[in-house]
Amino acid sequence: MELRHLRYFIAVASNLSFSEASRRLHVAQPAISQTILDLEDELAVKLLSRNSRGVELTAAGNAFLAEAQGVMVRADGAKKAMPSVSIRTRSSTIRG
Amino acid sequence: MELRHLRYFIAVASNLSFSEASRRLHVAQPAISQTILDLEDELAVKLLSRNSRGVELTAAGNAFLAEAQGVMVRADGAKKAMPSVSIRTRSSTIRG
DNA sequence: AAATCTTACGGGTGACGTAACGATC
DNA sequence: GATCGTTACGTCACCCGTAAGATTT
Repeated sequence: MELRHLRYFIAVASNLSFSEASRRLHVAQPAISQTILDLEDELAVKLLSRNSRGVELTAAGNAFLAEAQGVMVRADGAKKAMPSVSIRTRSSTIRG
Repeated sequence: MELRHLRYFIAVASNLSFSEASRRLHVAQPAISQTILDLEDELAVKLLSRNSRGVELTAAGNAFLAEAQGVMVRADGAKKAMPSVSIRTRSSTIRG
């Protein structure tokens, strides 16, 4: 499991749609689909139920979504915690 | 940034040694080294100072270690939170 | 010379995009 | 027929291992 799996899953789960997630992530649908399948395979749990009317979260999927979001928040926090390169101007400090 | 980067960094930081991390992870040293360099590059921060007498954590590296460990704990928690295949016996439920 | 990290390089796996398929409306 | 997800497949990137280099003790 890598953060990529969580990113893709969160995008799909948040939009309840593979195609919408594909657009948001700028990644082709089959890649998203495959990644989610791989994730479900690794966890040995069905996270989504693919109905005719789009996608629904299973109970496990709902639980995992919360967990995954927690992981991503912390991962983002880890990056943010790093002192990025500071560009000092005459009057201010711009972080970038 | 992927969990792989954090796993490798944590291993190096915990042992203050690339070679020891290599042994623990069963991954060749150059792969570890490259991954850490990539991570430092992405974060735009030096995490380790490679001295003659092994490796030391920079201030940023020390901070990032704590953050990275937090991420890994949550990532593990996410997996653990999933109902793995349950084997029901007469008196108990064994998760495997 | 031994130990350690980095740089160089080649190969195999896998992540991705395109295309084709199946299903539902 | 349009939309959505999956399967099939070829390609390119990248992760890793081996080898060589640089530095320190």
